[in-house]
Amino acid sequence: MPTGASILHADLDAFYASVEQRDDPRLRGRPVIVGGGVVLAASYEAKAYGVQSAMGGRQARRLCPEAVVVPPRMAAYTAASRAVFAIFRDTTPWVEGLSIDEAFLDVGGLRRLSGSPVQIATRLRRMVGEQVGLPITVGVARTKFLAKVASGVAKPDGLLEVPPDGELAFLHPLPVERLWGVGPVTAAKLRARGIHTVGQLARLDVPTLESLLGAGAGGHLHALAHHRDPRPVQVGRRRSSMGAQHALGAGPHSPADVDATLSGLVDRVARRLRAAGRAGRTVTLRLRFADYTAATRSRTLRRATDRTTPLLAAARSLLRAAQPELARRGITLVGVAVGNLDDAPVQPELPFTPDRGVELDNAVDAVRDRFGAAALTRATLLGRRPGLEMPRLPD
DNA sequence: TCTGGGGTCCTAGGACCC
DNA sequence: TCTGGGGTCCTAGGACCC
Repeated sequence: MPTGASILHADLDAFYASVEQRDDPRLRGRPVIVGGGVVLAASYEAKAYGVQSAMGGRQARRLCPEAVVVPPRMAAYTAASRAVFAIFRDTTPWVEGLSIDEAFLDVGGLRRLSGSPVQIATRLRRMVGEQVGLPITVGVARTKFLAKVASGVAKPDGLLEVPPDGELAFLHPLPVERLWGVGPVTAAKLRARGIHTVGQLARLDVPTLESLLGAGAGGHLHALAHHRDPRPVQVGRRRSSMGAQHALGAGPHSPADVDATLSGLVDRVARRLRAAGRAGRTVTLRLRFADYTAATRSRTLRRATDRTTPLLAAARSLLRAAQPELARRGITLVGVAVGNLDDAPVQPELPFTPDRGVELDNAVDAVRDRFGAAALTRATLLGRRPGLEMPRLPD
């Protein structure tokens, strides 16, 4: 385990909303919501009214009627993310991206070259502010887990170091919800036992926790509460799945409607795979029934592919098999994900591959590259609205 | 509180192989 | 006819995060 507090967790504040405020001065100081049907990001002015990301748009507007609602501009967020990650990698080669707007940085061993971790974090925050124009919070600690908790406590626009000799003193007064991995379900179980703080959690023995939360989660949480969970910063992590989904209204929805939506989703995912140079073996159909319970059906192909045709065939056969259940229970969401991702196989030169599927995919991709994603649409999808996309790990 | 759209990780059972 | 143990892969569900 590292001895000094040399892991940074750097996390852009209200990322999409901050980009909007940066690019439109009229939005500064005002509550801003990015997204329409669902809140993708809320500025801190909007959060003060209780608006949270992932909240339904209607509820958000009820909480904060004066909020300015702007549609997402993914290209702007991607560009800002690239600029910030360039600064991360300028700081240290040991960068583990977690999502479009946060990363772990290991700055151990840079002391003589760059100064103490807190000095490095201070400089990092200044550079992101000056060069990209965005606020960013940094947590500094001995482990990734604690650095992440620290940045959460320090937000927004903050810097917080947890010194190695002050870890439990920092951790134990915190509410259990602050722990990375404790969500609503676990928090409710703990609350029911009168456990509200990390300190109370730490006093429970492992068997008690395991009986409450299951063998794996119980032991893991015990380790977290005592801060015994070192994990190294992993450079060059790549995404392991890629998917798209679409919520359907209450319905009813004909099998043809659902199939058309699924085709559009597979189109999108396959195109993103090809753009990223990835290919996948496992096709997962994601379903949500009328009662909002979820289910998945998956199938693993013999070889990884980035081709629309085989991916669509697999997705369709899963949907066909689920049709009787859908007829019975109704459907409110359909999605598809491609997992088991690998680098895309190298395509042989065109003259040697009279493969109509490859040629069609390439032609469709080329048209969309030049004229935009909406330039070509499946006939069955005409009149439907495309959904939103949110990139995560770098491809 | 009526419900997005992206993801990751963990668990558990069954098939299959040695 | 019954009997071990271990490892990997596949499938499905669920919790959690942004």
